[in-house]
Amino acid sequence: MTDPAGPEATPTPVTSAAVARRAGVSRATVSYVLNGQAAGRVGARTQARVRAAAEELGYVPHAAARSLRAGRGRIVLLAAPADAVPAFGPLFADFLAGFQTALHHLGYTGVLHGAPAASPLAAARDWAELRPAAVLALHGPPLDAAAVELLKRSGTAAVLTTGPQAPPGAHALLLDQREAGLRAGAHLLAAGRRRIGVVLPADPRLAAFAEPRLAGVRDAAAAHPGAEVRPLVLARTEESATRLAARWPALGLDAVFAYNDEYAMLLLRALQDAGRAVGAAPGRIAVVGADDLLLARLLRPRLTTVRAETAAPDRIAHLVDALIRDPSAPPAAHRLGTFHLVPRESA
Amino acid sequence: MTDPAGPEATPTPVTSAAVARRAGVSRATVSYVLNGQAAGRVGARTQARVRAAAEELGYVPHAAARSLRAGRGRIVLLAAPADAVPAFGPLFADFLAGFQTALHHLGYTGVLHGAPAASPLAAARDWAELRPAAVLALHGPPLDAAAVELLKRSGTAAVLTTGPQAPPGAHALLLDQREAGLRAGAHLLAAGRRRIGVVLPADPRLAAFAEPRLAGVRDAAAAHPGAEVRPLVLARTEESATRLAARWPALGLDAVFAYNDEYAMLLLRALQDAGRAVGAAPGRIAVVGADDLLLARLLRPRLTTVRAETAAPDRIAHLVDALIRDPSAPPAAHRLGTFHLVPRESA
DNA sequence: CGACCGAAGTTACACGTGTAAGTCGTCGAG
DNA sequence: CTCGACGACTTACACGTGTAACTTCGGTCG
Repeated sequence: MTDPAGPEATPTPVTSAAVARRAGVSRATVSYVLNGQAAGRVGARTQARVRAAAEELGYVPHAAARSLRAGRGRIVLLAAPADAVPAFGPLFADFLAGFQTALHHLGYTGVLHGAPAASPLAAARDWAELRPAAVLALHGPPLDAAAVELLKRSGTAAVLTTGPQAPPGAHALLLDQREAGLRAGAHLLAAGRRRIGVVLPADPRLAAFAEPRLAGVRDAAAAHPGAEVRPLVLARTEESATRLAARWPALGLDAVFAYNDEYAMLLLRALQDAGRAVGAAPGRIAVVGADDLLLARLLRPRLTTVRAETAAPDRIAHLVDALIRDPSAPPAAHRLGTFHLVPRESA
Repeated sequence: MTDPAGPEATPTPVTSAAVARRAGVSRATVSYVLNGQAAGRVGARTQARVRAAAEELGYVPHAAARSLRAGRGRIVLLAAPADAVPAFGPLFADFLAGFQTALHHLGYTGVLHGAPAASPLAAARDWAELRPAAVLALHGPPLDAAAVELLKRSGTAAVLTTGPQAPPGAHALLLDQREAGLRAGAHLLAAGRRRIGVVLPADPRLAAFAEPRLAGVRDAAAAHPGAEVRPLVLARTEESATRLAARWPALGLDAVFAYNDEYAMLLLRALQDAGRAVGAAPGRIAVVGADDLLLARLLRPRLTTVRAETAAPDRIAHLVDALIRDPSAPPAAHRLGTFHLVPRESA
């Protein structure tokens, strides 16, 4: 477009050498100028000439060459195995957008990789090919020690993991799911409920999130003599919800905490279809969901839910940056956020 | 872990040279063996030795070095600007998972990049740094000719774009949104409806999807004398839906096609709250959604919706592969899938 | 017996970048 | 006038790969 040699005449790649030729300087000078290391090395006029040449040619540095030279690149890899897809949602999308933006401002390229792998080690191998500065393993099968070691040996400065337990050498990003259960349980118990069902998704890939939530409800119940907690398994289908609702009389529960607003909605609807009343009033079944999705406000009764107040994505990005700059920092657990209850009509 | 020199004693990176030393061969031999070019060049015993050495050392090729040498890498970049996040959803997550898996089997690394950019050209520059084999621009502001040219000059073999119009030089991945409107409109008209509202999201970033859907309804209506189509703007909030429902009597519509199941749900709920009956029966307001989300089945009445039958992600992956192998293929539009109607209770 | 050939490897270069170390005037101080 | 210091660059090397071109060597054929 701004190419003076004509539109089709230049299949030659635009390298820093091309910029150097055009500006009439050496390649090293170009590198110094374009990386801001020119103070006291290159004169102002020359700098301007280099910048102009780069602009005119549409020069883009070759990230591969750069990371080859530097040993590691400026890529931050967000690894979320395709297996863990159910975890995607509006919350995750928002997080992703904010995080990548923040990384971009810090000079990194945040990138999401979702291909599934046969084993943690195989996954680590795939990731290591890109020689990322940091790897943030979001969900899926936890990394093991061997995987972390492989990443570190291939130059990854920081390995972070979500979930309660991080393998040796990796940092943990902690969003204590127990707290979600704790908040929901406390709310229900304060309202006088004593026989609480906890809906767990049938999908085993979500167990890592669901189990601690159940444990949290149990913790809350421990303080109340006579309180009882009952796990209930539910698949993400209408049929499964209908079956569970049919069993309801035998269960004798007066409250439920569902894994998710979606699961809450499934069960709530099935209970209503089976002729049982849902709501906060005594005698009705109290239902609490989680994640505060849009649909929670559209249900009738409106869904009481537990919501994560996540740390701003920027803060996580800065944390990652700090860990990259100081790779020797001892692995630690970093708290990601807290849960609180959003009371509405259903409990 | 399998490192004989001890756990902490090897900060030295594992390169193909290390593998070569260990196997007692030259580096070139390692390269030939590990890339499957060894037929007729390297003996079986030597191949086995090389493979064993690579395994023991945990060798991972350096993608940067590889793409430096090859001119371009094996990365396929899925560009979905953070601005376009509302487009994320279960559908997109499923697509992403399948697509990345398929690419993985073809030897590519599919990667999602979501950082926003000031301009198409700036975005292209960010992407070009990674020297991807192909770029698949999913949503957001359309690429312009300059951006495509920059990518191609930096070695990108194929540039694909969703949406109706692709800039010169780029291939178009076409999911004709008009068809969604066409199907919904035809269904409503066949049921005798003549005054059809079309809900458009207030978010301007979704206009690229919404406008063609509206056009589709108009096309359907053109065949029916007396049919009228009325665009309605709705934000993704309860308040907005309530306001729209309040205006309903003045509008005098007997049917609605909503941009999305979520928007349909918002409006449906607001209409019900305002005391208006929704359903397929004459006299009720007919509502058709889109995308067939889980919530469509959980609403009462159950939501009639339009669903995209997308081409399998594998097929798209293979298309991308073909375009990378033959970069000279003239830009064309590739049809991605078709829409069909899922009749339920609301229309 | 010499020429030729194929198998089995090896040598050597290129890819684009960052940066330490070197060069070459010029200017100021002694 | 000499010498060192300094500004403004350039030279040269390293990073880890892939692959074309070359070597070496045992065997075959004319």
